[in-house]
Amino acid sequence: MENSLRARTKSDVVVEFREAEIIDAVRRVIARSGFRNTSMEKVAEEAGISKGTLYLYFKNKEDLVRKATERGHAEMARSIEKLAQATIDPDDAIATYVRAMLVFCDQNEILFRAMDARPDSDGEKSATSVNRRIDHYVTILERIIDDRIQAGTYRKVHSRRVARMIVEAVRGVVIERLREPVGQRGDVENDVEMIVSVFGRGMSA
Amino acid sequence: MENSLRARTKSDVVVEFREAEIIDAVRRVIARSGFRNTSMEKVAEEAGISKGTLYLYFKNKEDLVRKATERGHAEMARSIEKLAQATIDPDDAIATYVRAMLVFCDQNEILFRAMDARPDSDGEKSATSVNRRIDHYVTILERIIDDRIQAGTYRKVHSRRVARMIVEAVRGVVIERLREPVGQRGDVENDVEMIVSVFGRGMSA
Amino acid sequence: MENSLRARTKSDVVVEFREAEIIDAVRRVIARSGFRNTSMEKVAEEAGISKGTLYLYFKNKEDLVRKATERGHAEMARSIEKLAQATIDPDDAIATYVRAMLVFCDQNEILFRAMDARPDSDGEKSATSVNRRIDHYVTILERIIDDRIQAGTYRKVHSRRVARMIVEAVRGVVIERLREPVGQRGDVENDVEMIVSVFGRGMSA
Amino acid sequence: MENSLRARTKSDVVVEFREAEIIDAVRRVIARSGFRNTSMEKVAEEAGISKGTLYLYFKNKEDLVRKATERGHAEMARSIEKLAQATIDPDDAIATYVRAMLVFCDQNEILFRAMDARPDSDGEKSATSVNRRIDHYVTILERIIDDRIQAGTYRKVHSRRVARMIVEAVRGVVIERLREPVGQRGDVENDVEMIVSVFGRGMSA
DNA sequence: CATGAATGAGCCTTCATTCAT
DNA sequence: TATGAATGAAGGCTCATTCAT
Repeated sequence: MENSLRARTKSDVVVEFREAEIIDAVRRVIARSGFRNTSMEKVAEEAGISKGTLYLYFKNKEDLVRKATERGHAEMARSIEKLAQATIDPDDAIATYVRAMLVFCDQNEILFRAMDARPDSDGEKSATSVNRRIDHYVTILERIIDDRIQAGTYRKVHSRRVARMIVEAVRGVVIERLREPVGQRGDVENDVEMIVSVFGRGMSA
Repeated sequence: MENSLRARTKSDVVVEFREAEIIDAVRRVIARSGFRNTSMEKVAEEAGISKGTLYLYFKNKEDLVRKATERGHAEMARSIEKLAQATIDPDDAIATYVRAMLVFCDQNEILFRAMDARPDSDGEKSATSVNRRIDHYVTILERIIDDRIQAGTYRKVHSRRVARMIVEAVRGVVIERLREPVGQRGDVENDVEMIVSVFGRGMSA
Repeated sequence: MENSLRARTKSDVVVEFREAEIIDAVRRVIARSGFRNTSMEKVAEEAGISKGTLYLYFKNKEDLVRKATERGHAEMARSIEKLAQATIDPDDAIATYVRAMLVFCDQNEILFRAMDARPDSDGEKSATSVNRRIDHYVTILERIIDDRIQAGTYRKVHSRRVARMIVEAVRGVVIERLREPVGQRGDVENDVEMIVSVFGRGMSA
Repeated sequence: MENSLRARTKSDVVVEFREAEIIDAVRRVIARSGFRNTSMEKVAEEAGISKGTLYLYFKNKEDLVRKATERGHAEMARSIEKLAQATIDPDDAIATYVRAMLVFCDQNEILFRAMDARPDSDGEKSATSVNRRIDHYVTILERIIDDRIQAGTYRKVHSRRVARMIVEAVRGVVIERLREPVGQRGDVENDVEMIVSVFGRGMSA
């Protein structure tokens, strides 16, 4: 029984490792070629395995791409949450989130590019999954803003919209940063300070 | 000669008309189905012509899609410029642009959706074309901001980044607006006021 | 309008011709290689067209194969019916059908082989379509036998089973005939006479 | 040496046992899903072993399927031969064979279905193997008929063809029987009697 | 002996593009 | 100019087969 348990665990580890390897490959391919030009062939080549093997770990292409982007968002969420929990001062709440997003994108340029590409909405389905994730950050910020409004720190603004504005503004700053050579990007902290100060003053009572 | 000239001219008109018709069709298809599911077949059907005819007016699919989105941006630019030129007061410059963008997107939902869908960058090429257009607005806003900084109205901020933030923030607001039923979207002016006031205060000296 | 009608008709003729060409090709491939080894590639090659063209005339492989076998049975049915209607004497009814089947198979060896190959029943579905067709002949013979029983010419036998036996016996004779070199097959009429006499005596009152 | 011999023998038994297990599994899968949907995966699962193990006992899929159907025929042959040897009266020879075939198919519905499906002749090879087996029964019946013709019991008929007709007729009756619910199939003996009487009278001098 | 992960050839299908009419 | 039938490259997916463990 212990044997069986250990075997199971070992197998699980291998499976997880393979999945992670493949997902990393997908991200690189998407970041390099875009969704449209991401073929199973390319992914297999990038992962250093054969096409058929992909289907041992993922049901089909949709499944693979969805899991890759979802895992990307999950990683970002975890990273952000981790940073955010270290902060208690509500005055720094927004700064914390902005900083977390910025740092994460800075350090995961490939991942950001992969997530920023829209999975070519076939009408709705796949796009929804990505949007739902982004909405998550919007909602978190929305709540923070609401709190500050009730606390009297912020004036009465349409919190949902401002929250969305912040997320998109951060996205915009990331785009600008990624265009600059790494050496000239300047300290992340400067951009954090700028975003926070603009929105902070913008909403202050 | 005059004859030939007139014929030429007439022919040109017809060509432009056909191109415009096709481009409209492309936009509708993209807005409805996303880039991935936009086939030449669908476009031809939507335009009420045959597949082969598309190739008389556009070199290939990439050319067609690129021109469709570029023309979209051109239209937006023209529309915005038109609105912007009516304004002289520098205090209202940003408000004018924000309002123009918002109004335009509100009234051209299909075009916005088509332009917002990312053309599945095949690495870099096509995406660049879209980004270059967006950059145009960023640059305009950047100059306005620079002017106000020099005028002492705004404090010293990284004008390029804030300009980008504004553009992306507007995009965010449009996304939120388009999610709401048309009747409940609220007056555009409210959103304009909100965006302008947030960024205005945010940058005020 | 006449024009449009004529154009339509002409196009229809072309389409029908192409479909028939392709269906002939499918039959040859099935007869030669069996269902399992009948690929769209082989069919296209046999028909002298490209793979993609097949999909202009048939929805997919299943559609193509189904129509090919169904049309085969329809042809056989038409041919048999034609021969059968020329006969009025009820004493010759069975002989007529047997002769018709035998002659048809003799002259359409490829079609017979194609139809005799079993469509790789995916459990039930596709096989049903073929079996239903064969059942048709069984049912016709069943009625003839019932008539003769009531007329007192035949003794009381399980008409359905005997009808099935006759159809399968004919199939058996066809198989034997097709194994012999064409020159040595002997006159069809001899085989007809033999089958009819065996079953005629076998059922006689 | 004795040791080696004993080991060898024991090993042989195991091998045969495994082969039989696998062949049984193949039959069940074929009967359930048809040839087309019979994959090595399914067979392995049905046999409760791994895919790779199949290749320890059979060279490849073709070999496996061929042996499975051949063994099916061998079983039927053995069963028939057993019944036939109990009969001495030449008048009952045909009845004995017909009864044996019918009883065997009745009791081995799965096997019959597996054998009746055509193994998708890849040109000729595999089909031949099946046909050769069926030919065996035809040949036996052919000899019986020849004997009876020489004995003056039967009139002069084309013995080969009639033998084939009988085999196929039996097949037809089996098909009809298998379509009926088990409870309503009627006694096998009735069908035996019917077939024998039809062909007996049909060939009587 | 047994396993099952890995492979890759081969299949079906789609779709941008061409060209004869 | 306009058409749409034809093409064929390319993509997603399956499955018989192999091989390291």
